[in-house]
Amino acid sequence: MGSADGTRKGQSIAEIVADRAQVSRAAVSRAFNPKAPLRADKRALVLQIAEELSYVPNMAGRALATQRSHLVGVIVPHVCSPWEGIEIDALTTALQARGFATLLFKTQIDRSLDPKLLSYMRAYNPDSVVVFTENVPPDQLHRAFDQAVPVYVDYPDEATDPGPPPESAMNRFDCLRVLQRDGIEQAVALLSGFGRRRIAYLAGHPKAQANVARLRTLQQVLAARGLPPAAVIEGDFSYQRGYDATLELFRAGPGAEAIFAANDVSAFGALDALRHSLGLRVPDAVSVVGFDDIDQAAWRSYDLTTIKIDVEERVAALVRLILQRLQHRTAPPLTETIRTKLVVRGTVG
Amino acid sequence: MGSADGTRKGQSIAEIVADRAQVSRAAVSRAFNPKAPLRADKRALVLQIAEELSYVPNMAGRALATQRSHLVGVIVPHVCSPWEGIEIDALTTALQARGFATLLFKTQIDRSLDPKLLSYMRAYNPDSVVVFTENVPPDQLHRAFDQAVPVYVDYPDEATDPGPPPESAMNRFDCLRVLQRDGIEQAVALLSGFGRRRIAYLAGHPKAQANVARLRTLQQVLAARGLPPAAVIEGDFSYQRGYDATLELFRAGPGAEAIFAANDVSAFGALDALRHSLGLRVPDAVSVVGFDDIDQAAWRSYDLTTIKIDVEERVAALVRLILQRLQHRTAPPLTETIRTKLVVRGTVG
DNA sequence: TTGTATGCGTTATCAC
DNA sequence: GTGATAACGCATACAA
Repeated sequence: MGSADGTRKGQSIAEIVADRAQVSRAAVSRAFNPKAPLRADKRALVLQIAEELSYVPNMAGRALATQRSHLVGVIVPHVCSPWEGIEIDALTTALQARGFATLLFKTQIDRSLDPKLLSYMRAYNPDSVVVFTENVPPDQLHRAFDQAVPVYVDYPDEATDPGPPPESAMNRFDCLRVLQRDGIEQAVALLSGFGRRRIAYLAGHPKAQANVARLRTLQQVLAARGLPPAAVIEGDFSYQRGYDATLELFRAGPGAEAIFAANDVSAFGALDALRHSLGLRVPDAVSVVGFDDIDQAAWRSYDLTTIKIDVEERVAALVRLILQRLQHRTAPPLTETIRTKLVVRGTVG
Repeated sequence: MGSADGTRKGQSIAEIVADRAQVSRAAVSRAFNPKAPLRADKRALVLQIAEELSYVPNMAGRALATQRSHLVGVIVPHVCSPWEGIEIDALTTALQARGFATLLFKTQIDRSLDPKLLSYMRAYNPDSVVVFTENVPPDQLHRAFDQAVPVYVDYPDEATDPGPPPESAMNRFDCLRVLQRDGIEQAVALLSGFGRRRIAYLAGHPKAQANVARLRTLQQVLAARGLPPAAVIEGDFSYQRGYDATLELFRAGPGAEAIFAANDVSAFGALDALRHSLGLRVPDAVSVVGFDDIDQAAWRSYDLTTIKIDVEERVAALVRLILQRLQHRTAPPLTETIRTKLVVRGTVG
C-alpha cells in the first residue's frame, strides 16, 4: 500500500515517480518518449517530478526493450594520434547532440586486431560501429556484425574515374569513401610549378590502406604530368621514423627536391631532420608536403603545406550514414564520398 | 519441439546454443561466468558452440541482471588535446584489458558543463565515472551520482605538507591527487641554477584547478628560495594564446628571463614567438619550461624541458580506484596520490 | 489518451 | 552440479 507521500518500500525510482505523479508506470515511460501518446500536462508533471528525483530512464532497460543501445562503437589504434583524436572529438560531439554515446575501443599498436575485440564490442550491441583502423579483416568484421551495422572508412584506388566501389567482402557495409586525388593533384601542380621533379614519398604504415592509396594516386598523377615516379621511403606515420628516414635519404641516399609525406606527423619529422640535422633550408633546398592538416601544421615552427581532409565534412558524412542505417536497417549499403584539397603554407616554394 | 539440428523457431541465440549443447539456458550463462559452478567439459562445449555461432552474452541484459554495466564514463573538454588524448588512450587500454569499455562524453569548449550531460551519462549506468574536466560543479556531480561512483582528479594546494584532503562536497568521491610540487621545485632549482630570476608564468585556463594549483605552488617555491614572485600572463592552455601572450610580454611588457608555461602546448607557442617573431634565442636569452611532457615536447623543433606527469602511473592509480570501488561499493572515499618530476631537455640553460 | 500485461537477454535464487 | 523461475528496467501491443 502507498504511504502518505505516495511511496512504498521495494519500489523502483520509476515507480516512485509514477506514484507521485498519480499515473501508471507506463505513463512515466511515455513521458520520456516525445512521440508516445500522453496528455501534455501529465507529461510535464512526470518530467518535473523525475527532475526533482533526478530520475532518468535506464539505457540498459531501454536497449533491451527497443533493441537500440544508443551506443556507437569506435575502434582506433591510437586515441592520442592527432588526426584520430580530432576525428573522435568531432564525432563524439556530433553523436552526443543526437542522443548517442561513443563507445571507445583500442586495437594493438601494430594495428593488428585482436579477434576477440569485435565480439567483445558486439556484446554492447552498438547501434553502429565506425571502423577507423584500416586492417580490420573484412571477414572478421562480417562475422561479428552480420547486419550492415558497421561504417567502414575506405580510401579507394582512383586509377581512373572513381566509379562505384568494387565488389568485395567489405562492400556489404556502409562506407565513407575518401577521394584523395584532388589534393594530391594540387600538391603536385604546386611542386611542379616550383620546378621540383625528384620527389620522394615518405610512406605511412605499409599495411594502411590510406597509405597505399596515397602512394598509388601520387604515382598516377606524376605519370600523367610526365614527371618521374616518386622514390618510396619506408615509414610508419610516426615522427621518429619520418626524422630517421629523411636522414638516411640525404646522407646515404640520393636525396630529393621534395618530400611528400603520408601524414603531417611524419612530415614534421622530415622537416626537423632537414633543418636541424642536415642544415637544409625549407623550402629553398627541399620542399615538403604533408597530409591531414592537423592543428600543429599551422604552428610557426612547421608552417606545413599539407593536404586537408575536412574533419567536419567527414564526420557529418559518417553521422549521415549512421542515422540513415538506423532508419532503414535493411536498405542496401550506402556510400558517402568526401574529397581533399591542398592547404598552402610555407614549406613549398 | 526441436528440429533435427536442435533448433526451433522464435528462439534466441542463447537458447539455440543451449539446445545444441544439450544443456539448459542457465548453463550457457554459467559457461560465460568463470566463477559460476559448471562442469568443465560442459563449459568447454558451450563456449565452443557459442564461438561457432558467434554468440556473446548481451551486456544490456547482463547489466540489468547484475547491476554492473562494465562501462566507465569519461568526460573531457577535448579528446584531441594532446594530454587528454594520451590519458584516454592509456585508460581505455587498461580498462579494456579488465573487461570494461570506455564511454566518452564531451563538455563544451569553454569547459562549462551542460547540466544535462551528467543525467545523460547516468542513463547508461556506468560502473564508474572519471571526471577530467576540472570545473564539474561538485553539487551537480553529487546529485547525479549519489553513490561514490565518480573518480575525481584533484590538484590540491600544497602550501605545506599535503596532509589529508580538505572537507568539501567533492570529498565524498574517490580522488586522484596530483602533487605538482616536486616537479616545480626541480624546475625552479634548475632555472635558479642558471641565474634566472625574473620568471613569467604563462597561465592556463583561469578556472582550471590544475592551472591555479600550478601557479600557487610556483609562487610558494619561488618565495621559499627568496626569488621574486612570477609575473602572471593570462592564457588558456592553447598554442595561439601562448604565442600571442609571449609577443605582448616582450613587445609591450617587461619581458622575462624565463617562461614557465602551464602546459606544453602553450610553451610551444611561447617558443615559436621567441624564436621566430622576437628573434630571441632559447635558452640563451630566455629559458622555457612546460608542463605535461607530451610526445611533441621531445620533437627536435621544441626539445622542451618540462614537468612530467607519468601517464602510466596516473592511469594505474585511476584503475586501482575504479576497481577498489567496485569491490567495496560502500567503503569510505579512497585517495590515490601521484607526483611529478622534471624532464630536462634543451630549453633551459 | 490511459492502464495492464508481456517480452527484451541475462543472472541469482532456489530447489533438486 | 544442474535446471526451472523470478527479477532487473524499460517500451509497447492490446484492451479499455
